Amino acid sequence: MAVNLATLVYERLKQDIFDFRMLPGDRFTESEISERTQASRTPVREALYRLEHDGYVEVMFRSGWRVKPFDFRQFEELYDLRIMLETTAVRRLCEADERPQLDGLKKIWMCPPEERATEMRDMTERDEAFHSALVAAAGNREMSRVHTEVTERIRIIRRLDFTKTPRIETTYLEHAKILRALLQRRAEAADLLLRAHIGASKAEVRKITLHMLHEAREQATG
Amino acid sequence: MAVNLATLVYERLKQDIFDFRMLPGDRFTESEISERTQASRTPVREALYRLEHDGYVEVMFRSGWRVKPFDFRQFEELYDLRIMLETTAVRRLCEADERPQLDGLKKIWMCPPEERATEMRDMTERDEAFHSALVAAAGNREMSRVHTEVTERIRIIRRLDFTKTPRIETTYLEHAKILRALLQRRAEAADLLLRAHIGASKAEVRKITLHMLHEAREQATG
DNA sequence: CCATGCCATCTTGTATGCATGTTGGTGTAC
DNA sequence: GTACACCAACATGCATACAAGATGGCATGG
Repeated sequence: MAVNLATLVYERLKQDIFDFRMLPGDRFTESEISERTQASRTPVREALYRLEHDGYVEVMFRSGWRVKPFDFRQFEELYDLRIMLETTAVRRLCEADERPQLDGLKKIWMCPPEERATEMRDMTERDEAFHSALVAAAGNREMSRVHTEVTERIRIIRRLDFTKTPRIETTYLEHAKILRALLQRRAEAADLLLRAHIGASKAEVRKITLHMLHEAREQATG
Repeated sequence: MAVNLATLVYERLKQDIFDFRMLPGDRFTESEISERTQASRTPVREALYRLEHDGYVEVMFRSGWRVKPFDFRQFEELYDLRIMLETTAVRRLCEADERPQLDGLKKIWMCPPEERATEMRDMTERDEAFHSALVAAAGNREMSRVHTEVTERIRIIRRLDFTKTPRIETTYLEHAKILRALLQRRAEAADLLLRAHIGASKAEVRKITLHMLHEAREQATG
């Protein structure tokens, strides 16, 4: 993408939301953002409209903006959509003739324990990359595009999850299992494993409370 | 949505693209649109950025805009995505306990022949409504949202299809078949019927050539 | 005649001023 | 003390002026 202010502001604000510097429910104005980012209102507005389209913020007519409050039903629906996209991709991969993309995944997820990531930050990134790679390997760019959007939208709540439960070990095991099923073209097994794997994350989301949100804020601002 | 200029311009431009008043590949500038719509560049730009995000137009850095040329591979991928969304919805509907939304569809698509739509314009609308209703009935709003976007994106090419082949009769028959399978909870049958039904449209798209595009332009401008 | 470099013009990107509606606080009537 | 009306401050939506870079035509040199 071209380097323009609007995009920079967009990225920065999105990151602010992900890092809980801007908390769901927080109200703010275009002028505030304009001051913070040292940009005029025009690119700020463009960035905000993009964020609005993505579902992160909403504008209140002549009355300011606010970060969209968490909608737990929506997160459930996003998880369902993700499951649909990824299981479809995996089923297709099991039937595909050539699957060169799987080699890279094998190297990362079926590696000896000493090469594993240990930091939570690396882990979340690698985890997202794994799931994105599955969908991308299926070859439908539109599905990939939607999957990317869904993943981004879910990211904020997954971080609350991962800060609580140490899922590094299990994630490695489950990803390896899924890959094995994939390599052996056991479509039904891969589908079920993936479904269970994502379902576990989905279940975690149900436990997240507003209390955890406040804790996250303390960490971010303190 | 609130009544603001940007949205009006957005809707108008999208309709212009659907009606081939703006043809894929056509180049244009913000000032032109601004003059045509009697709005200033600010709301015009907002509308254009939305259309860009939707995939209808693209901006060339300091060098104007253009309507995105047809990408037939993309249409194929969008059709695949649609098939995935709708078959998933139908399978869920077959397993659902209560399905009150199906009554409305029955009334429209399993009606006596004299109540059928005869105009192509009505037909395309009803057809889209049928497929949207299937997805909506499954209850996942995110899937519905994506499905709506995909349907809109495909609409332009479907119109080229429908102008050529009189599918009114077959559409009624196939929709009725799908509904019957759905009502009798025959998931596998409903899936296959739906897949074949959408697949037929997808196959039509392959036949569309740039020649047909020019014919459509003649009709629109002449 | 052809190639190349320069410049006027045009385009988008950004900043800012104006229009119009919202809001919250204050003063007044009861 | 409470309720209500009014108003100043402030919000977004829109228009417009300015900045910086792309482009196409024309002049010039070969």
